[in-house]
Amino acid sequence: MMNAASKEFASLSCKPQLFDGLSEACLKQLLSHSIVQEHPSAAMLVQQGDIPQGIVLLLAGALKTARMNEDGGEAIIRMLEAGDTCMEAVLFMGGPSPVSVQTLSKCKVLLIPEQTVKNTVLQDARFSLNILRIVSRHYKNAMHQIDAMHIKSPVQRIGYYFLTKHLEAGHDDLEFTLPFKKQAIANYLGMTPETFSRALKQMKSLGIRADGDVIKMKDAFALCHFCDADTAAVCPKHDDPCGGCPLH
Amino acid sequence: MMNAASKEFASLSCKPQLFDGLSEACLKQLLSHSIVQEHPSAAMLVQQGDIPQGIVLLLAGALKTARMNEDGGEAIIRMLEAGDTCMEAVLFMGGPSPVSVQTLSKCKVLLIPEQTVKNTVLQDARFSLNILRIVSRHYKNAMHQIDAMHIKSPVQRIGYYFLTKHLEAGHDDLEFTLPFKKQAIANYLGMTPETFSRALKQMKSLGIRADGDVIKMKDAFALCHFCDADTAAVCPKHDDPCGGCPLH
DNA sequence: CGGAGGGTTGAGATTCATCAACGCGTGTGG
DNA sequence: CCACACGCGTTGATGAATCTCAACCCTCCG
Repeated sequence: MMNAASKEFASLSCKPQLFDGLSEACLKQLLSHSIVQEHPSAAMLVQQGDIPQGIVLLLAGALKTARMNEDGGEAIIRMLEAGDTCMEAVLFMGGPSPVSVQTLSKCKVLLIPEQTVKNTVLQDARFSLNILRIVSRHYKNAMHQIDAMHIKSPVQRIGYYFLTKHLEAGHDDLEFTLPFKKQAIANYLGMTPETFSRALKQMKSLGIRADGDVIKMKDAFALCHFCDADTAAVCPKHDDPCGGCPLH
Repeated sequence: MMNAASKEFASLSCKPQLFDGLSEACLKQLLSHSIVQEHPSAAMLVQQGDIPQGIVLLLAGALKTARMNEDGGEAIIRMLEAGDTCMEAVLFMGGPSPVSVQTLSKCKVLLIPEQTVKNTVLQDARFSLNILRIVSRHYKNAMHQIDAMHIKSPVQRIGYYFLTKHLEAGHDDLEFTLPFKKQAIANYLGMTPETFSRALKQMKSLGIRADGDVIKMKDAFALCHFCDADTAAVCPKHDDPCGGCPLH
């Protein structure tokens, strides 16, 4: 006997890190309390200042978490694709949510209620560890964002973003598709769409061409310019002397 | 029978959140495996790219975590005072450390080795929860930094920083002392020392005067200009109509 | 006394955001 | 089927804001 949440989960292609290594019983427990929701594009799932309801697991579509101020400015903190989660950290901050969550397209999400999460954390060390790892990864990402805005030029920021996408996609492919609208990526990287566009042109001379939404690289080392010490560690070409890489 | 770590801990004035609500046994277990270290000013405890050794609990002094690039630029991610911890998140990221840790003054620290932490996390749900809360708080802070650099002016960034210090200090005091050198704070806020200095002058017109290292406010609402929705929730004056606060 | 480091101030250069216009593809309603 | 509006991305001109460089003052300390 499966409920809606279990069914949705079974049909999900990628395994969310949130559920890594969980026992059947634990997984069933989580899913049985969860709710599947569908949302149109540009829907607000959470408003900055709201009391968080639970963890949001994105089943399909794209969404962003962002902070906004009174006069309409917004800073995108994260952009999620299917399989990603958000609001885990917020649950453990206490207090209202410091971010809004908004869909970037039609979305299907799984909502795991706060109480279920908090109960499970206390019972299941593995679940607890998964959340800890996820939050840590988010934090690491945030550190990269901070440092990028301090000490990197727009070109470098985009380059580093491309590098991570390239590594995610599987490093052997010489092209990949931007998972979000350029606008959103630009904001995420702390610049205007105009600056983003102009920076892309500059990158042609580095062997990186943008053709609409697909980014094409001249060779596998084109992005090595943008590597840094802790990213190099996860790079499969790590040990090779990678052409332009300043680390070699 | 107490080891050095236990003794140090006993003499510590503030209770680190890391140890909140732990059983005697658990605490003893942690401390018995930990090491007390002393470091001079400007010492590198961890280099970006190093394999993390364990959690660092600052017993006395000040230190920073930062990311640096090849050409000497650095972005300060956090600045710690006595009782703060760092490297918890890094342990659970996997891979080398994305940040360096460097002392800002003579420091005494407690190092809790990686293995001890990881073992304890699996055994003690409360310890696990403490770490999760700490990392979540760091993450929240990081989100504030990101959004500040996107959409806030230098004056606003400093104002928000002062506001948090003011709330930490106890909101009833109309002055407080900067816990770090202005240089460091400036970098932490993503600006140069010059810009920091100039911004301070602008703030005089808002009733905020800087006299060396001490910041003096004309009235208790001077900093309300810089409040935002999720900070207001922890503000003790939250319910009052606070003069200049744009939220009221 | 002299040097070093931190902080402030000023002038100039650079960079990025802003504003405005345009091209293009898409969807929609007449 | 066409006209039109709309969203997205691009390009250009302009201006403001911040960084950079340089000089200076101050305190602290040998």
